[in-house]
Amino acid sequence: MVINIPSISESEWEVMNILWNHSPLTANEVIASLQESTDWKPKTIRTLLDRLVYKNVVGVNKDQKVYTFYPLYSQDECQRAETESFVKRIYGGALKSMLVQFIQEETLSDEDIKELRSILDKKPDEK
Amino acid sequence: MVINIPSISESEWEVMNILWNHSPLTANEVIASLQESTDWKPKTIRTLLDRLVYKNVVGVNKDQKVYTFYPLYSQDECQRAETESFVKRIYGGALKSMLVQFIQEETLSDEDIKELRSILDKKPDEK
DNA sequence: TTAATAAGATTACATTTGTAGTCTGACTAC
DNA sequence: GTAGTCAGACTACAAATGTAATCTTATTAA
Repeated sequence: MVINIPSISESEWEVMNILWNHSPLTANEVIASLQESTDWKPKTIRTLLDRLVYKNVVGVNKDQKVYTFYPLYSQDECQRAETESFVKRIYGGALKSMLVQFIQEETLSDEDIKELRSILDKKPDEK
Repeated sequence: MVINIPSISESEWEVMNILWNHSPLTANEVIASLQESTDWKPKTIRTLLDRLVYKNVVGVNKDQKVYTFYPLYSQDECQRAETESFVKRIYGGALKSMLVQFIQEETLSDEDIKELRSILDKKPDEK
């Protein structure tokens, strides 16, 4: 079954990344964490959190006085969903085109390449 | 130098894909082409075209009575730019994570894998 | 006990995007 | 020459997003 994950905006992804890294967290913890990488005001981050809750992408623990927040989907799920729609839009669905383009870039270290090759080598027999 | 390409929205990408496929095209040609894959009204498509022109992503030929439109950036440039920001947001910049995740998917054929491997094999020496 | 504080709830407002519709002026078929 | 048509210009309007500020209420420090 294909889960339908609500759409997560660019800024909201930053918040999700924090929560996937560690959760549950209070709003203040999320704010503290994001203040290292962004210059968003606390209220802004709080709004993003609230919207994620409203969208049912993040859950809230209201047991304690100060709420804590946690993701309702795994990072992996969300990455896959997002990447699928991305690849469709940008590469006409041809995942391979994208891989080819990016393997040819400078971005990968020799280590990375070694690892990728070993993954590829294992691949065809798995069917 | 890193070119800064204006941001292209999801619907606008559909239009760009048409123009990269073949250009220059009149608005009506773009409309005809998109009407096969979408159910957008002609005026909607025209608006998208106009916005792309406004954003300086598409150029216009006003020599003839009926304008023709053409991309101002190559598909490759745009794909790279978009993918870079995408990978940063979704995979924290770790292109490799994404590659690993998708190489492990079912989505690739044996042929694809063979091709990817041959690209990887050529890679490390190029430095 | 009273005033400051802090968390959560509510409200705000501009920009971008999706999705068109109306207005205008030139050309075209009678 | 007059009415319809069509391209382009301009206008519209709701939802999503970015980016917060204000209001309310409970707790805390003096």
